Amino acid sequence: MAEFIRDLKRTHSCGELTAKDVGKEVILFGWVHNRRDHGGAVFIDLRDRAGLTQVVFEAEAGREMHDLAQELRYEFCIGVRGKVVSRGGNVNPRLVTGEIEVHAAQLAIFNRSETPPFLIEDKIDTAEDKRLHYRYLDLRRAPLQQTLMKRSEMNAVTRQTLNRLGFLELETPFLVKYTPGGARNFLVPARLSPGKFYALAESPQLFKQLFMVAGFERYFQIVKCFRDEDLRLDRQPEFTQIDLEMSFVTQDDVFAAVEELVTALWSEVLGVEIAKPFPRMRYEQSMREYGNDKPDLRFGMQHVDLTSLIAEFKGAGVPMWQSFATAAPGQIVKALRVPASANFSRTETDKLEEIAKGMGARGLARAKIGETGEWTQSPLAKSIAKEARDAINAATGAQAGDILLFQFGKEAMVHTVLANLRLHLGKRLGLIPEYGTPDPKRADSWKFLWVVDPPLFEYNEELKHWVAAHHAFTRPHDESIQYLETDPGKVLCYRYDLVLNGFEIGGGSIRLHDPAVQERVFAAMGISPKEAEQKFGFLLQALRFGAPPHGGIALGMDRLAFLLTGAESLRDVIPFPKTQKGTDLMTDAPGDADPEQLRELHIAVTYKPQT
RNA sequence: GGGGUGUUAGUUAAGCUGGUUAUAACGCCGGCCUGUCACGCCGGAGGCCACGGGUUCGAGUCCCGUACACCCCGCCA
Repeated sequence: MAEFIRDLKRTHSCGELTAKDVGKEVILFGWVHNRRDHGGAVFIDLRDRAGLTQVVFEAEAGREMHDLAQELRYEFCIGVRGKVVSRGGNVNPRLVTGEIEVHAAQLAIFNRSETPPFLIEDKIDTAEDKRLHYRYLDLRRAPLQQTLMKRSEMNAVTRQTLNRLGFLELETPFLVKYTPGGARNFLVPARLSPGKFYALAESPQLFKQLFMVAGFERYFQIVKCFRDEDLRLDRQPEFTQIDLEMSFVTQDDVFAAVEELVTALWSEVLGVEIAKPFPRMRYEQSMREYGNDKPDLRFGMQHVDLTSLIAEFKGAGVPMWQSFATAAPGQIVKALRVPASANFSRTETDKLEEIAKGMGARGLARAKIGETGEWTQSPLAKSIAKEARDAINAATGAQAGDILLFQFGKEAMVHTVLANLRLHLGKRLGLIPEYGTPDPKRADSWKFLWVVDPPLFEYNEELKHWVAAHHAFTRPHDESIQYLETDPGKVLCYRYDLVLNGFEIGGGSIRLHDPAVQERVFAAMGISPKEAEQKFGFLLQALRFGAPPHGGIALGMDRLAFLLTGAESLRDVIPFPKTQKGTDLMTDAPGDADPEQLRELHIAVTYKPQT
């Protein structure tokens, strides 16, 4: 008899047979998704990556085959030869292939399966650590398969689009020299240079600039990056970027290229046409109204800055606000208005305070607005001056029944607390979903935004000097350069972040290619020319050999896929992700090193696990 | 480094103020069944209640600690 695979090749997938195929002899390979054994007839849903097809094994089609069919269980890997038959009145409308079924004439069990630890169903109801332990089974689920197939498509569209725009796909090394600053690097011992280490590249940043110096003009790469930092819902220790760099461009040119790419992804993978150009917002406005540089513009509830108002009223009579009677740098007062329609109970407001405290707040002062604008249920009510209260009501637009939430103190803390409270309230009030996009086919479900013109430096309290907010090679605005020596905090630059629905999906800059300005930038950070040479020598040297003006961006491919597919977690768009502690539950990485390996590397482990 | 939530059959969960033999559904095993597609029916097996201490006559339940997973702050910028 003809043997499957050797003689009998697969003719169709399990997702494509319809009424027009009735009468055909077909050969299908796949996994037993479900079985319904009626004694005389065994029904099997056969699954492959394309879908499900019902296969029927009837007693009269052959005793031997029917007996074998009764042995089938979940996840057996099988081959079937049979005839496509119309289901007549028994159509299953929930299956693409529901009009037909395959009446089997020949069955082979390629491999039996142990009872799987969880069922391979679309609906995920298994704890994530168990899914990760048996990731190869989890990846059999249709939603994950579809997500990864979309990701594959995204890769293809990225390559097509960027090729069309004249970008060259060039590779850069993973094993690189450690450069200080930025993310913590993973270290790799260099056996051939005893006692020395490579770093795993946290990004191809320096190398892509060298491609520009070399004259490639337009570079891109879909590339893994490695950062040894703590994980979050949207952060993995190894992740993928669409990295690109362009010569002879302004910021607007970079935006145009990226918008071309992103709209192509949404159009071709999702079938949604996103309007170009994307809106832009200045960094200053983003911080003021949303408390971070990645505002979710799907809903309002902006922060209201009351710092100058409180200073104007000399603290407004409120004891807690006396330190704000005069505006002090780095200290702010802000409010968030919860509309009356939220109908928040006391308990719920208390819960908000707990959330705030969890993020470093000392408390969460609040005020419920009464019919005549008076404040109730508020620790501020007794002491607040009436004029100040009315001014705050006016500034926040507070109406009767609304609740005002106040946060004051260090700017960074106030921003963190209120930015997260705003998102929490947005979800709680149903203005945005917990995750994903309820209506992904609608263009206005997608709020793309460029956040532009941020400061070049930020002041580091610990180091007591200015440090680069992005990296030291970002080009300042020409009109800002005059402040490099006198007021570094005022220097804005050509750095930009692309934000989608509250997630940063990309960031980049126009690079600084003028050695004279570069020197002044280093000086502002207290870095001497000699020191700069030590840290960034090869790049600085390269820039002195006729470097073209250039700039670029890196887009987070995992986050793009995460948002585009509406996944619940970044882990759902990565085939083999790590846990929050950076471990792999399937392979049990990281593991111990063999003493012999360590000897070869001249490494001694001094860590002693606590007992 | 810090805060929060969780951990009970293979899986998902229930188990109240501590009280006899820890429940259910799905899955698993055996039997019956030719039109099911969440197939159905009959029967059965399956548990160190995460781990270690403590309180108590008695702990799945209360307390402390540890581990692991997830979410957040710091970190990543």
